[in-house]
Amino acid sequence: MFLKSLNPKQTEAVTFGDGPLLILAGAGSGKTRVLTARIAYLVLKKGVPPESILAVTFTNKAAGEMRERLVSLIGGQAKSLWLGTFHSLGLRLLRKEARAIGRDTELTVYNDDDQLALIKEAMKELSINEKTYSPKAILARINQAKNENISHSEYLTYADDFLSERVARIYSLYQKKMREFGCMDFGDLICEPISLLKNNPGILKKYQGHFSYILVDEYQDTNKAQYAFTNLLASGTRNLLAVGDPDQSIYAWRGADISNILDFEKDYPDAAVLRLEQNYRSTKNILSAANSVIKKNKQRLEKTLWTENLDGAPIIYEEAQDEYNEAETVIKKLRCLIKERPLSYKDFAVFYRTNAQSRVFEERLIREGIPYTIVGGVKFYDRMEIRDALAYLRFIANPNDSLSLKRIINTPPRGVGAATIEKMKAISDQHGIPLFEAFKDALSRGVLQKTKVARFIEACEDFKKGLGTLSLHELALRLLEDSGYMLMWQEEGSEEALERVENLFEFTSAIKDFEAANPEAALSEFLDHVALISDIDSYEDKADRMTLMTLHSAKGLEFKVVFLAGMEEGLFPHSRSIDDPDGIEEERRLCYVGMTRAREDLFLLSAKTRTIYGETRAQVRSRFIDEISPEFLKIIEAEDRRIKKTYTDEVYYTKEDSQAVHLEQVFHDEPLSEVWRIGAKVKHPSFGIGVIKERSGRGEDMKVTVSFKDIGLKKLAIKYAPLTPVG
DNA sequence: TATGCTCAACTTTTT
DNA sequence: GTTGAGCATA
Repeated sequence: MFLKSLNPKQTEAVTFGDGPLLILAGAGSGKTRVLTARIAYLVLKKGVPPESILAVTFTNKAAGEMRERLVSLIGGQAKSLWLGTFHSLGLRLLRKEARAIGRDTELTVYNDDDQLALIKEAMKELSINEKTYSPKAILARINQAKNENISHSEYLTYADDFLSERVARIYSLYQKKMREFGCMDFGDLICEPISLLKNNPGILKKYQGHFSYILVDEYQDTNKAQYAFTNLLASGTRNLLAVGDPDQSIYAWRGADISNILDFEKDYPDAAVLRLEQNYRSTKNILSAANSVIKKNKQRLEKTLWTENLDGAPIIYEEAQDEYNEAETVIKKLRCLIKERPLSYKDFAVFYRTNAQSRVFEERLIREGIPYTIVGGVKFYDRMEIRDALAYLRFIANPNDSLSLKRIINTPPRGVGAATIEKMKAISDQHGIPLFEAFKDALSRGVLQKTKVARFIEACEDFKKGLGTLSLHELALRLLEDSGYMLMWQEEGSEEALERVENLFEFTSAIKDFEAANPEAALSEFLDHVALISDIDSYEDKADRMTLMTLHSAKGLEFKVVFLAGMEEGLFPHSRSIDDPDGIEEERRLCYVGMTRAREDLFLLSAKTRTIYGETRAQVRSRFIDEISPEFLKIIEAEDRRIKKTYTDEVYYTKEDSQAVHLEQVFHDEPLSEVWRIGAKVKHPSFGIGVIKERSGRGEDMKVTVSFKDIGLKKLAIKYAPLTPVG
């Protein structure tokens, strides 16, 4: 069953016996299928209990998909696999063993914003000027250290210059605070389990014996700490399976160490190495073009991907006048292709190097009424109101989390300014008690005459008691209402504030969804979930929408038609890597990743001029364009386009093209005001068909009041509401 | 202490 | 072209 339809190499990988195994799996070679089948094979054929298999994926989404596929292969026992990202598995281990090492199980995961806030606090206490040392740079140093599993005390011993010494001191204080607050950052989720295992031989032995098979996906993107974590656990049975592709290593900037995969045979001299080189995804043209680019890299393991797929259409590079023109070109191509072939919106994706590039695309897609989703960018959970709401919940879940308390104590205003907070912090430091204890203490002693704060603290205590009885979303809603937080925005009444209120309701319904999926979950589990999910994790490919995302997010995905936008020197390759040969090689791998996502058609686009923070600059096309072997590439220069533009039903590609596409009607842009005019018929997936009655705002901010048949009047933002024009 | 305004820095990519 | 931090003012 699961061995069927595997090629000989894949079968070899799946049925491999014991011992270390490295699988070098090229793009589209079916490595996820192999991993899944391998786990099913171990459970069904080898009788390995699922709970003693540890499988690490790169994203939670990948883990979820793998688990889903495994449920269909091995049934409900798939639920007891240890399957997840390094971070989620680290957290699981910590929660399980926290008591054993005398740490609270009440722990909160901090993201980089929280980290930054804490670093600023630490710097203030150490009287280190934020102007001379940028907190962001310090944060980067600390994260870098954690990527290499270097503790704050080790950092201090290595510190041999002024800056490093400063960093070491901040790092120490930062770590001390994290511990006090019962908080962990992403790095800690790897480093803390490592030190837990190292300092507790009993626990280490238990887990080494427990995990009889360890599988790590995307091994090329693991960092030194993750490597240490993996090796620590694998050193018992040595049944370590690492799957990866050095050509797809794109996270060096995050501490990923390509030598982890390149040196695998050195670490495990008896390791077997298998290569999966048959690609099942892309056309010959796409694959050859991608190969011709990646060949330019000096540091790589030689590997040749091949395919039995058809030649397909040539790759098309087209130069646009500017970024608006670039977006329009994408839309025109999409319209043409959808007309000519059985494709729908979800078959299309636009990839770009930087999130900022998404704005222009979004604007044009809204105008054209093309449904789309953007992965990443301005994140829901990064909005101020959501972060505030989360701080409220975090404080209830973990009263030691003084950073969250600090965030909410005076939001809405309760008469507690910076001065009062400083006073309370002094008390908490002096007595070694959490910030909120200091508040309670001061209130009871009558030192602090703030009735609003007193009421707030009392209410929090009540809510804490209500934890077990109320459902999570009810708790959240009541917390936000009773604290006055919701009211604060409602009273402000501006359009922006009302949008925040909407978001808060959306937040509570997100909690409701989470509860429906995890009926037994506690508040802390919801908070973990929020902290660990990434943008790509929440990406749903079921809706028929075009996808926009960064090249980094695109890893592991595939689309029939791919557009790579912004193929320009300084943008891609990015100016920050352009002077560094290693940096260029990583950009080139990123280009390779992007190209190999495409199954049937690949379009590369650049703009002659582009406006980057207000400044319009002339752009030069990316070196990667010129690295593609010309026989696979068709170039359309900007001038050609302008000439063609006068003949509106001209055949767009030259005659010898197998997939000549007609471009009738595609050059006339329907202005936004025409599409969303008053009286226009529109469709909404849940409200149905309606007619636009009123309109306000312009461009992105346009809002329309639509009269729906059954529901009545609804005011909707064009930017957010999934409205499509009808007729 | 609260609020509103100005100006700067920002943009690489994310678990 | 945006967003938040910091400053000035009431």
